[in-house]
Formats: sequence, C-alpha cells, structure tokens
Amino acid sequence: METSFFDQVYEVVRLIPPGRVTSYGAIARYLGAAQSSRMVGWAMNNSHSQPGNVPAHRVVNRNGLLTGKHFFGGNLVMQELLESEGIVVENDQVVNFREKFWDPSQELTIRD
DNA sequence: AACTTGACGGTCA
DNA sequence: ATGACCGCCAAGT
Repeated sequence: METSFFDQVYEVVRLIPPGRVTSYGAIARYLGAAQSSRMVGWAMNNSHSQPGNVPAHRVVNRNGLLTGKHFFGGNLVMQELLESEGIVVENDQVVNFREKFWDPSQELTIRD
C-alpha cells in the first residue's frame, strides 16, 4: 500500500468518535503536515470516492465552523448529522467546540 | 504543459 | 482585533 496522505486522512477521520469533532489542521498535524491542512479538506472531497463511510461531517475548521456543509448536498445536512450525535450547532458553528474537539494527536497518543 | 483553485491554518502588518 | 499573504500538494481547466 502506498499509504498516501489522503488515505491516512480517511483513516483518522473514521476514528473520530460520534459526538466529537476535529479540525483539518489537527488531522494534518497528526500526519505531520500541519501546513497541509488544505489537503485534508481536499481529501474529504475525494472521500465520497472512498469505500466505507467517512464521517467528514465531524471535521470542521479550526473555528468550529461547518465550512464543508456546502459539500454535503445541503446546507443543513451536516448540521443535522452533528446534532444527531449530540453536537450543538448554531449559526453553522459548533457550540462548545473546545469541549467537542477531538485531537488525534492527543487522543490517539503518539507515544513511542 | 501551465496556471488557478481549493472543506485550512499560521504568521505578519 | 482585522486583513492580507504564504505554504502545502493535488486536481481541474
């Protein structure tokens, strides 16, 4: 396997537990490409082409803003999905984002 | 083949 | 605090 940057992104996204959200930058940083946060979003764009389900709705930008809601086929689809998991979304922004924030580098623990 | 855009983020002014 | 620019890599045009 090539273990492309994209593939790793999908893998991490799938590890995001329900009721939690993370940011593109957090994933990118976990993969060692903090400056490539845009690539994470781009990977999400291809996520629809990936097997299995990639909960991209749990990925928001560092503001907790549902920047990708537009890509879910609707404006409220992403919000509905998040609220369905217990996440409160208001004005396209995750309430208590800091509490709901799930950092792979922190939760997955990188210890060697 | 080259240029522009893109679901971001951090730094600089 | 707000605004603008740069970086990163891939895909679309």
